Parts: sequence; structure tokens; C-alpha cells
Amino acid sequence: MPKQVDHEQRRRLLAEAVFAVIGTQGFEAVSLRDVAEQAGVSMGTVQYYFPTKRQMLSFALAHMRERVLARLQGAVTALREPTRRDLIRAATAVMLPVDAAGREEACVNIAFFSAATVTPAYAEQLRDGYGRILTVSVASFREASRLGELRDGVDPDVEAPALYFLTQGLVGPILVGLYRPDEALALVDAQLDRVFRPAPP
Amino acid sequence: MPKQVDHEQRRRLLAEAVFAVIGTQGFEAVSLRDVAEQAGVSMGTVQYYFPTKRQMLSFALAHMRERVLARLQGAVTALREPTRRDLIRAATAVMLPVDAAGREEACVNIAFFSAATVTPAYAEQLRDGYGRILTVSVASFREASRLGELRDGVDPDVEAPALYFLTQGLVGPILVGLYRPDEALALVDAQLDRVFRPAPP
DNA sequence: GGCTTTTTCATGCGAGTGCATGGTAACGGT
DNA sequence: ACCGTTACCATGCACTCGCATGAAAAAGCC
Repeated sequence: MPKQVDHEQRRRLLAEAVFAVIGTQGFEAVSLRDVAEQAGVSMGTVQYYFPTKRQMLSFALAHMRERVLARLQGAVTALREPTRRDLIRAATAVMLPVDAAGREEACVNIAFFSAATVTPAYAEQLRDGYGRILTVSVASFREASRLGELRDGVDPDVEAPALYFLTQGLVGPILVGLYRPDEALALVDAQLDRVFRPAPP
Repeated sequence: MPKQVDHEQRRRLLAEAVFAVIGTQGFEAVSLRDVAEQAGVSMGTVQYYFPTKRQMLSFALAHMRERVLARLQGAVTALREPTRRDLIRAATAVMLPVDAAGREEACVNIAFFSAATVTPAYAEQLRDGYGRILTVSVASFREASRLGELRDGVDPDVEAPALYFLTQGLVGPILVGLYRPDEALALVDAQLDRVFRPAPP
């Protein structure tokens, strides 16, 4: 029984094609034909790996989550001797559309957020994904608080969601050109300044 | 020359139908037939008032902005002897999907944000609309700062965007059920507590 | 090499799309 | 009362959509 291709890898390839189509032509323009063309295969192949369009999009959403997490992991491990603030700042920067990859991910994510308002399955996936990130963020802030890195009177259970939602709120405005990435990062830094104790020289 | 109907009002009616369709079936499901049925008219009528679908959606986006501003105005004027913090909090609450109207508006807005990533005309409209709100917010914070209502060392030019983008970032998570409206308002209040001086008894 | 299984593709189909067209009802001015 | 403008509607058309079908190509196993 021959099994020469890795189905999961093939699906990831198609998911990347989905991202490209969403990023260049928008979510509503995603069709099986466009995805097939973008991936360089025929339409039948797309159907072979995804029985239905919705399943394809659902897989793409799951793959997008993993892609973001991978990029986040990479950005974190790239730091040499980072402080906790450095880690949080790097993770925040990953979620902002500052480069091409981040912008594509942001476009895809906002598209799925929009679709999630009428497709509960997407909403559940987004809850899981972002809820996990939020949990990690809270844990990181709590650890910083335990180590005395935060200013007096700063509640990590408030500041973690605050920074997280601030970041989320910056994505849309950056995408439409209302705010520049450097302005957004400056705002994030200002927030971090107010939360973290100044570093001892 | 008979002119018995108000074209602008008719367009607003159709725009409201567009909102209903987006809110219940999603942005990509918006068709001229759906809008016509939702509005209780025929498809030809929709075409009569909007030469093309894109112009209809563009008008709908502009009308949505006015609807939000009207609801914001209403919420603000409903307050009796409000403090500046009360005003800012009320305006913030309007932009969060806490009730049915707010939720519908949020669904429509996020849909247009998504579409704006590939439709520059939408992006420009969103920039104008939200940029205006942001400007007003900054002005309000500056006024509060001038009157000494803010805590020491608080920069209104930082806090105004921070609160605004925090609010924007809360919209999506509330829509998908990751965060509850009361949690979001609590976060906003915490932010306001940190920015505004405690009220003198 | 033959054969089965896996993988890929081309094509067809019904449904739905945006838009164009021609026709019809309603109203205001004279 | 009549007519022209306005408002509205039903229908047709070319197109695209997701999905189903059947066949061709590729690849491991005997």
C-alpha cells in the first residue's frame, strides 16, 4: 500500500496557499480554484485533502495558530539573556503586523475573527488559541511579579490582559494605516515602562 | 418633478438591512438579494439606489460610522452632571459590544476591517472614522490633564491611545466569547483608576 | 511486468452571484 | 385629465461557486 506523500504536510501547504489568497484578495475571495492555483495544484487535489471548503478553512485557522506560536517561539529563543520584560516585549512584537509575515497573519486572523461572528466553530478555535496565549501571558506577568520586577501596586492579573488586549487593539489600526508600527511599539514600551520597575544599571 | 421619497433615508434603510445581513449571516454572505429581502423591497430597488454593490457597502460603512457616533452622543448626553472620567467611560462602553446594538456594530466593523485589508477605499473610510474618534479622545484626555484630574506623571497623549486601543482590542475577544463584557468593563475601569486621580469625597 | 492502491486531474452540474434591461405603477405639475 | 418624471419590480444573462464524478497517472509490492 503506497503512501508516498505526507497528508499533513500537504494540508499545511494548502493552508499556506489559503493564507496567501486571503492576504492578497481577501477572505470572501477564497475559492477552491484560487487556492489550487496558488498552491500550484489542480482543484481536485484540494478536494482530495479537504472534503469541504469549511474543513479547509478550519484547518487553515488551526495551522495559522501553530504558525504564530512557532514564530513567537523563534523570536523568544533568539534573545540572548533576556529579561522577563524582553520576553514579553518580543512576544508582543510578534503579534503586531510589523513585517510581511506578521501582516499576512494579522490579515488572516482578523478575517477569521470576522467569520467567527457567524461561524461558532471558528469562534471556538479562536477562543482556544488566544485564550492559551492570554494564559501564558498572565503566567509570565505573575512570575515577574513574584520576582519583584514589577512596580509597587501593579497587579499582574490586570496588566497581562491589559497589555494583551492593547496589542490586539493595535493590529486593526496598523493594518488600515491609522497607526504606524513604530508608534504601536512605542505605545507598548510606554505601557511596559509603567508596569515594570526600571532596570538597575 | 415628483420627488416623494428621501433618497438618503432610503439608502440608510438599505444600509441597516446590510448590517442585519452581516450580523446574522456574515460579510461574505451579503448579496443584493439578501439585502433586498431583509429590507422588504425588491432587488431592483437596491440597484436603483446603489449602482453597484461596492457603493452600497461603502455607504453602509459610512452610515455605520454615523450610527456609532450618534449612539455615542446619546450615551454622553444621557449622563447627569458627568465628570470627565464618566464621559470617557461612557464613550468607551459604547464602543464595546455589550448590548445587541453594540454587538451588531462590532460585527459590521470587524467585517469591514477585514475587507479593508484588500480594499483601500474601506481602509480610508476606517482611518477617517476611527482617527476622528481617537483625536477626540486625545483632546478629552488633554483637557482632563489641564484640569488636574489625572494622576501625577500621566501623559494624556499616551493614555488616550492606550485606552482607545485597549477598547478596540477587547471587541474581538468579546465577540468570540473569550472575554465577557463585564470583565472588559472591569479592565477599562482598572485602566481609568490608574490614570485618573481618585475623586474627592 | 502486472496489479492494486494512492494521488492527481479534467469536466459537468445545479445553485447563486452582480448587473443590465424593459416594463409597470404612482405621483406632481399644468 | 393628462403626461412626464420618478420609483419600483420581474426577468434574463454571463459568470463563478462548491461539490460530485470518472478517468488518468504515479508508485510500491508480488
